[in-house]
Amino acid sequence: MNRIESFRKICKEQGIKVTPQRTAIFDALEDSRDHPTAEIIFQAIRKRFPTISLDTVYRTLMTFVKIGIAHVVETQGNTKRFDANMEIHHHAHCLKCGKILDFYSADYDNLEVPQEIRNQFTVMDKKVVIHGVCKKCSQKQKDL
Amino acid sequence: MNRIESFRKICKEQGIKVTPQRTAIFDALEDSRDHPTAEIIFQAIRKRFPTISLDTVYRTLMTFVKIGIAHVVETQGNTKRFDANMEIHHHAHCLKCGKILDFYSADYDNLEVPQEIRNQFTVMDKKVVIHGVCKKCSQKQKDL
DNA sequence: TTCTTATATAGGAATCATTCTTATTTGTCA
DNA sequence: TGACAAATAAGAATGATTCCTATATAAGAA
Repeated sequence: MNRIESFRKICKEQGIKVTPQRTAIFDALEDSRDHPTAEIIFQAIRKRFPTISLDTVYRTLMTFVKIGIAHVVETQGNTKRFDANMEIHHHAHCLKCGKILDFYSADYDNLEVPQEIRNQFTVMDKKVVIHGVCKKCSQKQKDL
Repeated sequence: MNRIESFRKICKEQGIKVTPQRTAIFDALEDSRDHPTAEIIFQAIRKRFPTISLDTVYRTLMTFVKIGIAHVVETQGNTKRFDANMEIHHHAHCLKCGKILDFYSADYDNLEVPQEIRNQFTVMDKKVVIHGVCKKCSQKQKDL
């Protein structure tokens, strides 16, 4: 079963319609592994769907989050970024350029959630975020 | 040395002026342990500074981040939230109401950053984020 | 296949968060 | 106390996101 077929299947299961726009947005999101904004997805899709609206892109991405095939990435910024990587993974953020790197770590995956939190929260997800400055950006700083 | 005195000291060290607005914003941020937005700080301060502008609050909070006495909290939302808790700590987020709970864990603090990341990033900070639904919100859901 | 209807979309307006511009004010230091 | 760089207020501008509404369409029924 290929990507599009499995997308159709999920939509059916979740009771939402399989529209060409949704299919294109899903496809664009899966293609980009760099946590794109709605605007970036919008621009990418516009080539094939000249009349698509930015609102549709936002609405659709949020629908994907709701049905569990995408995540909103946590950031310090004021622009939502989306992630189609649904495997358990962690993030390293560059504080200068905003690049977000996915990485995997069994140690991090296996962390116990403290009892104190389990008492107060129904835990859905747990993730380590590392902040720093990427190589490219520290190089730039040196060049000044 | 009390809170205000130590604030004056930090400002002097960092070469920024000690203004009544900055002092009030610092004070309001320290008082609120619930990761307030600029708007919330603005409203809190307005009572005593009727002419303060929202821009000043934003600018000042970002200045505090720059000089290392506040953090911008990572969220999925599109509103910046600020944190005056500079101790190493971790966050649990309620996905329904947006509440953010600070918690402490030596195990989490001591996590090793994978070599793969250390090769590519100058690591500044590392934090565990837990997503879930808080007690109050799961109770609400049951009540429906 | 065609019809029906609930759902989804486009387009533009509206809203919310944040930043910029500029004239004025004010800490700070000589 | 005066000078000046830095900071502030006010409102305009920008950017991101959501809302409104008329139209279009996917999907199940006939």
